[in-house]
Amino acid sequence: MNELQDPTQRDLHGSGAVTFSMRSEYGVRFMVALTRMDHGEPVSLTDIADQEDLPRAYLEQIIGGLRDAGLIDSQRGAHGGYRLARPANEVRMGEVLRALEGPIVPMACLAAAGSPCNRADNCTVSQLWSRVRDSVNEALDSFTLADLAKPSSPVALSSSTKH
Amino acid sequence: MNELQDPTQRDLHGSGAVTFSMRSEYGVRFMVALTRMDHGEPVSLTDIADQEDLPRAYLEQIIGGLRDAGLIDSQRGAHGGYRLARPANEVRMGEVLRALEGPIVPMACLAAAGSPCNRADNCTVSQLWSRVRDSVNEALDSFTLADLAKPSSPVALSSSTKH
DNA sequence: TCAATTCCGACGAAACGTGTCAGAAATCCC
DNA sequence: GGGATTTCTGACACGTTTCGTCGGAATTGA
Repeated sequence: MNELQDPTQRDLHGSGAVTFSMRSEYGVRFMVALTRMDHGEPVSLTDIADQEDLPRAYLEQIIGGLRDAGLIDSQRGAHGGYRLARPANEVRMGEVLRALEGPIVPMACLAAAGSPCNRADNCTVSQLWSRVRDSVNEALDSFTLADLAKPSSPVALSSSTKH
Repeated sequence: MNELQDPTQRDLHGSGAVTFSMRSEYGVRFMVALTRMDHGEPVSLTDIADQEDLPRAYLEQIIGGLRDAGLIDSQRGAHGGYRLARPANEVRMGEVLRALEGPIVPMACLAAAGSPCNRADNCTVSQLWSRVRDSVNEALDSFTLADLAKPSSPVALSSSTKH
């Protein structure tokens, strides 16, 4: 229903790396939609799922991470729903993505805090992965939620001095 | 044999995103090892796999992409093996990774050349993904193969003027 | 001719991503 | 209190991808 798979696009061996999952896509769109729809009362998940055309039950599951990270507040019961826990311009997208996906780390090698690889001696390669990791995190943190919630203006970043 | 899985490390929901696969890890280590071992005659896959302790048959399969991309030359038959097709300091790691993984794209949204999303209208979110994509590619291209093949020096980058 | 080596396709097992579902718990309103 | 609404939680199912093995064909040097 959704996978066109253009035959001219050679399917090398899977094609597509360093990807965020649908989880991230949905989670980010949830946050943006919530920012736009938040006007005091909590916004229900159904409203957001309808608005953004997202699978509601799946979204429900994804949102847990955002709540646990303290990015959104929830209220149960009738007329319940979600609210941003902080103003949108104080929420860096890096926080959102890390809440959704866990630590952003391009190679298992870097996951264990203490020891990089077991081949620590001359593993110059880990320099490459850590540079990538830092770049991704910087890129994510250069956006705030407010930046993405603005209707359409080309690329007005808010408060990043660099880059 | 390799997954310790420290129980204190809460397994949020899979933990680890934006990751390169083993394919990349192995492929990069192959290239680095080849750079170090290349002294005129072709180096056999078995030698490299032994040296780097990589699964040989799997590596064989991975290398196809590197050959097709013109990064390495191969010679079949007895005393055959692989050689770098170009000097190591002229090979950007971005080329290597793209040869291994296909285009580096953080979200399916950006994969199709023409249309970004089907929700093209107000999809401000795609700005985020494309910034990340550019950052990753820049980070990868800021290293050459020669940088990684040097024994150990901290972080001496060669020919990147920026950053 | 024989041994070494790359090349290629098929196969299998395990992990992961993407959802669905049912039901429990909380909250509001009458 | 009772019923409607909504979040919360865990289990499950299904397809795809990753990781790797295997066997054999093609190529080359001695």
